[in-house]
Amino acid sequence: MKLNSEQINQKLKDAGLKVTPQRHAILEAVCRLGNHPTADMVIDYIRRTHPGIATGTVYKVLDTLVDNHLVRRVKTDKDAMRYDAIMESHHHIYCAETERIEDYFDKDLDEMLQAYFQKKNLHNFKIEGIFLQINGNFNDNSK
Amino acid sequence: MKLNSEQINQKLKDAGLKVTPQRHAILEAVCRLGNHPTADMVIDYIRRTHPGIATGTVYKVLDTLVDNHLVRRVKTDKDAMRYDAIMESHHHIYCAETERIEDYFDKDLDEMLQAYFQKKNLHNFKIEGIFLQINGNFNDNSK
DNA sequence: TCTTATATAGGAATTACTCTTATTTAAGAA
DNA sequence: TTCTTAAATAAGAGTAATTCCTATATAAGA
Repeated sequence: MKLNSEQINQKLKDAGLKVTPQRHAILEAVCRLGNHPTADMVIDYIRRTHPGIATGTVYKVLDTLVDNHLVRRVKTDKDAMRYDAIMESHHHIYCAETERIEDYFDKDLDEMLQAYFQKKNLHNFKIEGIFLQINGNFNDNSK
Repeated sequence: MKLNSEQINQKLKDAGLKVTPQRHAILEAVCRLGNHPTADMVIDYIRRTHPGIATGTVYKVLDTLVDNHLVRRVKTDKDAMRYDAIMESHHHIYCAETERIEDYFDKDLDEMLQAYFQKKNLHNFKIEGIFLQINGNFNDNSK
């Protein structure tokens, strides 16, 4: 997730979005913060460099980014929505107790699932993406 | 999900919970309503037969039911949490546009996943459950 | 540079959910 | 059956997250 300023602008352009300082800052924040930040964490981060940014703008821009597939929503059992700038296919490992979420990448798994559902052929449904939610507990307390 | 009154009471008892009219009504509501209701939908449903029930009680009871594995939380991309009384292992087919959620049962899939992760053996993490969120679009408008 | 569709600021409004405390109740014990 | 008490509920105020509204500002194509 090391994107320079130019790359961020390019991503916005590629998605057909006007490039504004706010959008740039928000997309950058989600990338930089990593670890699936909440909207609140994004706001805090951004206010340091863009003190005037409005709360509503951040939510609106996050929605726009999600709609244009630049960011994903990650839901947890708790109240606040979290965001993820990694669009490459991946899954999430959840620890309910600590609210910790780790990314899980596994190409073999993705291929296996794709093959499985191709064969299965769900009638009446066009699959756009399959995401595993792996629940459990971390054995360590690292991170 | 055709549970009679007695079966609902038994479920509560089996979980080691006191049987109260409110708990009975709420567990019944989640079963009856099906289709992954929100807390709000549960409240509406229950108020018909139990006009005096407090909002806080419904949320609290739902939490209790989740803690005791009588009900599951279903995560969506939208704000409100949804609930599911089916505890048998299953996955969810989700259409973001319409917020429609269908249950998906597939024993073969479950076995395949279990075998896969047994072999993979994630270090530092004890898996308690794996749930697929299958995103996409329904081709029909039925239901 | 000009134009205009689009985006943002600012903050009030709404929603979904939580918390607190006094009261009530389920269910085991006597 | 009645008593006892830990646990559950009502009521509604409180809170946090998110959305909504509209006047103003701006990006980027003409």
